[in-house]
Amino acid sequence: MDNKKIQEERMKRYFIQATKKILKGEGLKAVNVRTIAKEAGYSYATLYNYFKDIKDLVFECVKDFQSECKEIVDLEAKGTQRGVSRIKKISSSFMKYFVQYPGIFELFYLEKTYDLGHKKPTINLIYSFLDSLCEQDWNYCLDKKIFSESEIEIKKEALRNVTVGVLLFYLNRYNPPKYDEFIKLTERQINYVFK
Amino acid sequence: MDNKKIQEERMKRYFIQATKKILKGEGLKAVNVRTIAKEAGYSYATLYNYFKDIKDLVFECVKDFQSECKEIVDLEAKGTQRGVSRIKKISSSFMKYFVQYPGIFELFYLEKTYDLGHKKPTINLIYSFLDSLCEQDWNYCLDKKIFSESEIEIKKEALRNVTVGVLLFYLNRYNPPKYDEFIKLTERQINYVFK
DNA sequence: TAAGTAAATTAACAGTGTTAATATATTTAA
DNA sequence: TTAAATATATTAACACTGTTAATTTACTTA
Repeated sequence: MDNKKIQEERMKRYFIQATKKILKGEGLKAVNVRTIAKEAGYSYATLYNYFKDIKDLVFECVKDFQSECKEIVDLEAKGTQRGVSRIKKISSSFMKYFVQYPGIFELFYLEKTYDLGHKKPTINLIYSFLDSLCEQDWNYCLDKKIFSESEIEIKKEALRNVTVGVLLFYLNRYNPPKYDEFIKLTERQINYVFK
Repeated sequence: MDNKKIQEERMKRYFIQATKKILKGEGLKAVNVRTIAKEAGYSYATLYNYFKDIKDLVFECVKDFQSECKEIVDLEAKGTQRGVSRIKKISSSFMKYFVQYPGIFELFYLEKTYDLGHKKPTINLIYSFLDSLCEQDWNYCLDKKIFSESEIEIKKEALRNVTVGVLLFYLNRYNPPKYDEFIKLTERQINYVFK
């Protein structure tokens, strides 16, 4: 029964597509089994034939959003010279993606995950996402001996924390209150990681 | 009618005390109008005579927790020499407070705040909390010309972001997975802000 | 084509936040 | 001091959410 598998995957995709649409549009607060099912064109109970619970479904969107974000970031960073400059460019582009879609930021970093066991891979994907976006350039820095391995480790960590930290305050705590201040802060803080 | 005011404040305090207890114990997920009211010894509807909604009540706890946190941090940092060393000490102590009470971290940084207008002061209190804990020492650094004003500004920002960033990953995304790794990461990242 | 299986839907329940209707205290004025 | 007026608290009820159970519909296959 390979058809069964194909059909099941298709159904899952309908629900995932619906969830993604709502998440990007009205945000996480608008995501619930009934709105998703309606958007997907099914009854809300049908959803439970394909997903353990709604968190499960919602976290299944992560990979897609990461792909989308990566595409945008790669496009935006294209042309920037390899190494530190491009890491900076990627980082600020990465942040702008979440400013454009605050619901996706919530999903990646704020949404609770009782039942860790099953979602551990997704959680790790989220944790290392920025690193993976910059991978090439970190390797470049290592090859060219711009930074040592341990320096890179520290800078990766710092970048991870600073990007998400700034976003958290901006998107969830309205600080700084204006977008252009947010941009300045972002530039300043990303630069500070490298000096 | 000054009695009215006193009595009203007293009632508010009962509910706030109850909320704090639950928040520190079972965490934010266990906080709801019915558990709070039960703990306070009133019916859940009574709560609405004193608070606009449950978010309002929950955010009223912030000040108390900040006081408590400050006490603990001050005690722990006492004896550490003024300036950078003490800023580091305060920062890691600040972080440990939230590790001890993850529910309070959620309240401070993760909890959503529709109706910004009314809660703006609390939100700002949260934003500048670490700065205020370190205020003396930042001033010391400025007086002794250890850092310039603009350097201090950048370092304050960096510290704010790195502390909350590390906590977010540790408490909400289980990374690093072990406490001792978290501690090492914390030390490393706080130090990195100052070099 | 009818029986058996799979899938989807409707109904129902439990846990939230919130408001309305009702009951109980308390205060005030005759 | 007591009856009316006011303030406060409680119970009932509703809306919204996640989830499961019962039922119906669709599909497969003998």
